[in-house]
Order: sequence, then C-alpha cells, then structure tokens
Amino acid sequence: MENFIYDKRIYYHPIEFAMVHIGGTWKIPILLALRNGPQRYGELKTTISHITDKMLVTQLRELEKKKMIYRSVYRQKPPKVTYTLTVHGKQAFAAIDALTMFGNYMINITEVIS
Amino acid sequence: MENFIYDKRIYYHPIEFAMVHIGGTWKIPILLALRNGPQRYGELKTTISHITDKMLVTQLRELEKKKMIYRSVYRQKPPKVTYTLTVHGKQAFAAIDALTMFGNYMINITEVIS
DNA sequence: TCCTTTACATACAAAATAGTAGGTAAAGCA
DNA sequence: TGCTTTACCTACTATTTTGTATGTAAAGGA
Repeated sequence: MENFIYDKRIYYHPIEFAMVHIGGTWKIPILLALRNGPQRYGELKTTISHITDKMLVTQLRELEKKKMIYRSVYRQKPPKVTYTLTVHGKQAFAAIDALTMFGNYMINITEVIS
Repeated sequence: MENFIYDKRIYYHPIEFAMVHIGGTWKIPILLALRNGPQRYGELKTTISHITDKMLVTQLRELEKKKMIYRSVYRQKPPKVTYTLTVHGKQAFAAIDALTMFGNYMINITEVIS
C-alpha cells in the first residue's frame, strides 16, 4: 500500500498521515502536556503557554476524533473535564522524541540566540 | 536552553526548530529522494510526483540555506545541477523513519481506503 | 541566426492554518 | 435572583503556505 484515501483526502506517504495526527502548531505541545498523566482543560491552558481557547479546543477535538486522547466529564458544581492519552496517542512519542533530538541537533550546529 | 531566537523568530521547543527544517509538504519527499544518492534537478522533478517547479526550487533553496543539502553546478552544453545530502541532512532520517513508522501504525488502526 | 534543452524565476490566486474578540451554558451558593 | 467558575463556542480577520501560469538565461548545434 503506498497511497490511500482517508476522509476524502488522498495520501501518498505514511508521513502525510502521521502529520495530520501530530502536525500543526499545537498538537505536539498538547500530547507532551498529557505525557505525565491526565489534565483538565484549565490545566492544559496554563501548562501550554501562548495557546488560545480556540486553538486548544479545536486541537483537543481533533485529537479525540483521531483516538489519540479521550475526554472524561465529571458532573460537578463547576464542571470538570479531563483529557487522557490513549494507547494510540502514546505511540506518537517515538516520533516526537526523534523530532526533539533532531531539533536539538540542528540548534547546536546553528547560530541561535538563547 | 528552552526558548531561543533564530532568523528573527522565537522558538519555544526544539520540535519547532526541527519542523522548519523538515516541515511542509515537500521537504521530506525531497530528502527521501536524495537518500539513495545525488540527483539532478530534472530527476527530482520526475522522482517526486506532483511537485511543481516553484515548490521544488523554493524547497531546494531552503534546504540548501539550512545546510541539509548542497548544490553542485556542472558547466556543460545543457546545464547540469545536482543536489546531495549533507551530514546534517542525513541526521533527519531518524526522525523521518520514526514518523513513517507512526504513520503506518495509524494507517493500520484506521479505516483507510487503499 | 534560430532552435532546443535544462534549470530555474516571478506575479498572482487560492487554500489552509492560526489568531482576536467576544459570547454562552450549567450549577451551586449568597 | 444574581454571581461565580469552568469549559467551552462563534464570527471575523490575519498570516502562512501552496498552486497556476507564464517567462527567462545559457550554450551548443543545425
């Protein structure tokens, strides 16, 4: 299998499919925030600096749809919702870690202002 | 070091920096095409299906600027130019391979039309 | 001199992605 | 009843990325 269709879009390489799962500005930060255990919505918002409500919500919804995370609702006084990694979500970390290593490598060989 | 500046832009995580090197639609296909050895411009154009001249040129220029590939010009009858991976470019393959594996994993657990 | 081949370049348009600003629902409590 | 907290949603705008179409330079050969 080399190319295939999903959700009315054609993919030519597995990497393109990987990217719809962890690509964009915010999906990886969200997955990393959940790496040490579930977090509620408000916690994610403070853990992940600079993220807006809109971005956080849309990316959480996409990750949930793709079965990378799941959403738990606690019916309480002020509502409580937590997000947790699924097994599929955890599978992403091999790639995420490899990307981190490559990024660090490129930082070291590049003139960067810290 | 957690955030830093490069080319007038601020980065908060090494992955963001990795992504400016291998992100976008065409950089990884180009790197993969060069994996088995240097290729000339015209060869890349046929190896990488669907790529346009504009995309191929701009991505080659960016990869060259970032020292991921280098450009060799042969002064000949019709001009000849080849592109070759540098050591830095080769460093990307650990991440690229990890992404490929994750992509394949997600393809398998997803209902995909092949 | 004109033609052909190779490797580009450039203006413009379209599409995808991200950000801004403001609003809402639910439910207990004063 | 009105207030507060948490977890969202929506319309609109801005920015970034990609694609389309067309053009050009160099150099040898007919």
